[in-house]
Amino acid sequence: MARDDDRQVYEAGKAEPKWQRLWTEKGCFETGEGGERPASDRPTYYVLEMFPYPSGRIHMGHVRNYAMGDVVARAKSAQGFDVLHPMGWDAFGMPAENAAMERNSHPAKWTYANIDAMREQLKAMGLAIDWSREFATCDPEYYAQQQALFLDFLDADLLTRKSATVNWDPVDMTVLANEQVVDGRGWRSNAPVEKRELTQWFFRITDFAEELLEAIDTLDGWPEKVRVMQRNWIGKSRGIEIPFALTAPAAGIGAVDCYTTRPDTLRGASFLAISPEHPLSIALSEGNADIAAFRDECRLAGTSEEALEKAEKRGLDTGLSVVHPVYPEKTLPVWIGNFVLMDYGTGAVFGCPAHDQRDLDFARKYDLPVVNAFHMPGETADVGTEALVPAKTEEVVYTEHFAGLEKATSNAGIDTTIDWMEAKGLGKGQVRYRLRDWGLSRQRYWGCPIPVVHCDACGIVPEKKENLPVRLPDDVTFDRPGNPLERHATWKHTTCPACGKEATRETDTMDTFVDSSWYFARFCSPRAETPTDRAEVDRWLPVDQYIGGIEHAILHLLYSRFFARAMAKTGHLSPDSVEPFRALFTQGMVTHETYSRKVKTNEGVERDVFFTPDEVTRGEDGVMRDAAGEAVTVGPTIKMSKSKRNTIDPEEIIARFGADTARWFMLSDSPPERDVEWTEAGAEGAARHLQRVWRLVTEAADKLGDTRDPATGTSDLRKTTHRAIRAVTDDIAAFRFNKAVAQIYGLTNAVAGDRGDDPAALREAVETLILLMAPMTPHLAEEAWAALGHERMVVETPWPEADPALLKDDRIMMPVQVNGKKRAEIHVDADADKSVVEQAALAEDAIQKLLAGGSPKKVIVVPGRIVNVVL
RNA sequence: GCGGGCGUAGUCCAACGGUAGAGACAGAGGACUUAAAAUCCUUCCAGUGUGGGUUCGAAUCCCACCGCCCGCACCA
Repeated sequence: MARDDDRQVYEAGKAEPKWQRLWTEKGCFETGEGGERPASDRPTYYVLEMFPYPSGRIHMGHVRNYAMGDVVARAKSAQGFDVLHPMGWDAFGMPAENAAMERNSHPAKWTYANIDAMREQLKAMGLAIDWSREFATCDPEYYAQQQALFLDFLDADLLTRKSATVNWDPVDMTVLANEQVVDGRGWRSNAPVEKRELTQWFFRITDFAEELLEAIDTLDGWPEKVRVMQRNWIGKSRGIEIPFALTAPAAGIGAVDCYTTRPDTLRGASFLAISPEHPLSIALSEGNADIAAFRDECRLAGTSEEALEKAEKRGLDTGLSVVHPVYPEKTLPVWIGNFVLMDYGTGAVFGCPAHDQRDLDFARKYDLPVVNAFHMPGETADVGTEALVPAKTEEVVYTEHFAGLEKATSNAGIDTTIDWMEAKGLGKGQVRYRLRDWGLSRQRYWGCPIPVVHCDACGIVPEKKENLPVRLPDDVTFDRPGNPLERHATWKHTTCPACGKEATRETDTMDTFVDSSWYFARFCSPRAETPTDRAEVDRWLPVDQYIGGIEHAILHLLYSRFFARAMAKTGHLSPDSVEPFRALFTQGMVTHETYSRKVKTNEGVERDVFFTPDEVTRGEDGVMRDAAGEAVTVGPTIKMSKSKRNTIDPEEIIARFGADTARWFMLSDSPPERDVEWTEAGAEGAARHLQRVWRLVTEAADKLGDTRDPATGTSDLRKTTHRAIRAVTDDIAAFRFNKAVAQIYGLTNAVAGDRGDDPAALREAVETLILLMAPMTPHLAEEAWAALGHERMVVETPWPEADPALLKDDRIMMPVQVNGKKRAEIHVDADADKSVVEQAALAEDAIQKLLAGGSPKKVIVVPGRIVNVVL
């Protein structure tokens, strides 16, 4: 039997490619740049999602991230902004080299193939992206400009070369990042990692520590969480450096400098602890087998978090002693402590057991004195097994008027002591930061070559700008570990840009974080012959809305903030753009249930075998089973990951339901900053809603015919429509996409329930519904818009405006409470006087009964909200 | 240890200090159907982690505790 409702099924598979093609043909999302198209006089809006690493396929996290950015881009565009919404590829990095090794191929080949595949996947999402600005950071055109920036930074003293300790993998013959060292071994080679001193390039980010810290206060469009993380990372501390003179110089060292933030506890100092890597420890170990052995032990101990947690606080008495700077009659023993870090402070601390738990544990263990520096007011008890560590804002009584102190907060005590000690020449007040300079040298091939030359005669010589880019050679092999640039037959042999003699190129490449520290600026003029075009960056930057994962809360964002400052210093950016991201939104992860079963291996060890969502089905009894019918355990809902096999492939979802469904579901229910759980039922529900909207539209289109009369009157449907406009507009602006979605459901229900007696109002409602949905489900919106008889596309249609007159009611219901409990309802004019409302409330039977003839103590009328009668 | 966040129907989530319910998922019943799917209609379900406090009124503000998540951390 032929079905007559065939047209009521919305076929995303047909509609989506069609509209994507039409958008592209019309260049709907291309943003004018300089000469290509005249810059519009509309206000600009730059929305950017963190660009992806081209791993090969997009994942659901990308879908969520880019769906959010697309909602913002499309809504802002409809609201009259000239929107810049670009996309590119963070394309350098190790996975490409690993893939090249595995396949005996070339990183570029793998990377560009991945980019092609992922571009198609992103295009299938129907994103409003200006693809004409696309670039990959591995494009020579991009890294040439990055090299130019490097040279300008070098010239402006924003870079330095110094020796640093790095993790060295002796098998892969490369430097490893801390994250790549697992339990002291290289994550790939599994070889024990060595510490090596290498001369490396550093960005002088620490010169900006104070500025980067202070400016955090201005980032009011950022999540508080990220601001706190950045503050902590910079880690400003104020303290004092105090030299402790050795009673007898040893190994040519006369004093040990200690840095402390708590000089007010100096009276309680009872020992000095120095790092095993401290110069004094090293010097002493030369002639002392015990010390040498202790140092070796410390070096071998794990540095993982877990190892540190469990590691015992151990020490070794050097036999040396120092003079207490404030009480010269006292001497303190010098210990080597395994808990003292060489790379924080001076690598030496004084131990104050009375007011530091770790020091107390150490003192008890090695039977060192415990001397109090202060006690709580009214108490004099000595410290037992717990150190006395009050909040710095609490008042304490300092012992023996140390530094002239008596009763003061520790904060005040610290200030006073620093001044007092400085005046006496006992130490020097200091501000320190935890932030370290950013080492950017990587002994890798697939990165941006550092454009300098090593010349025997001239030293380090920057490459000339006209010789840029220093290109990566194509003819490299990955059949051996190590850096192919190092062993390439000819690449590194060049001539000195200064003297013209034979010289060698730097074979290190840049950290990939460099690539992502300025790409947002490059998008403003991606083909410029200089890193930026000042007119363009001044027009677009700072980025109005940046969206990405919380995992980049520290490094990427901090580096970008540094880069913007460095680029401003070198004239590539306006000083007004030193904060590159006006607003930041960090979206939550996409999670899914896990499915597993315990399996015994041949060795008899139990381990979990995981199943993908495709491999399991829920039986009628509610039990999950694999293809063979065996039950599997439904595990916790966690971030989608390959190892737990709980991933859903966006491409399959788009093929099955369409991109709009995937987008809609991603934006529904969960607030965008929280994790969202992908469920089959949820996806089906989203698809059902889109079908319902399509059905309503096609039904309405029949009913409405060619009506073009503007809607008039104040019917409930019109009020619902205009309230939805207000709410959705506000919710999108505030990143409450889940609420915007809920509002749209409400409007949909209103349209579905309408009897159609006012065709103009119904048309207004349906058209509004489509326009409000358009940022989230753009294809369905276009298809529906066309079905309603429009010739202009939705992307060319302005955002609907709410009529203020329809946002308020004439008569409203107000609940009446008695002592905070609801007892009655009254209906009054919306603008009724308080006294009128009060009269009406008190006149209610239920209220009269409770009053029982008496009069209320108080009547509180909150206009438009509630009446509370207090008895 | 320090810091940040979150606890509301079976689930995901709403609720300027003002009637705990906008919305979705799931469930139940019904209509349509030979039946099912789809669709439509109706409907059940919590007093807001716990204990105090402030207030006319607290999910919301304050304090303490419990639980979960995240970040940093031998940081001197």
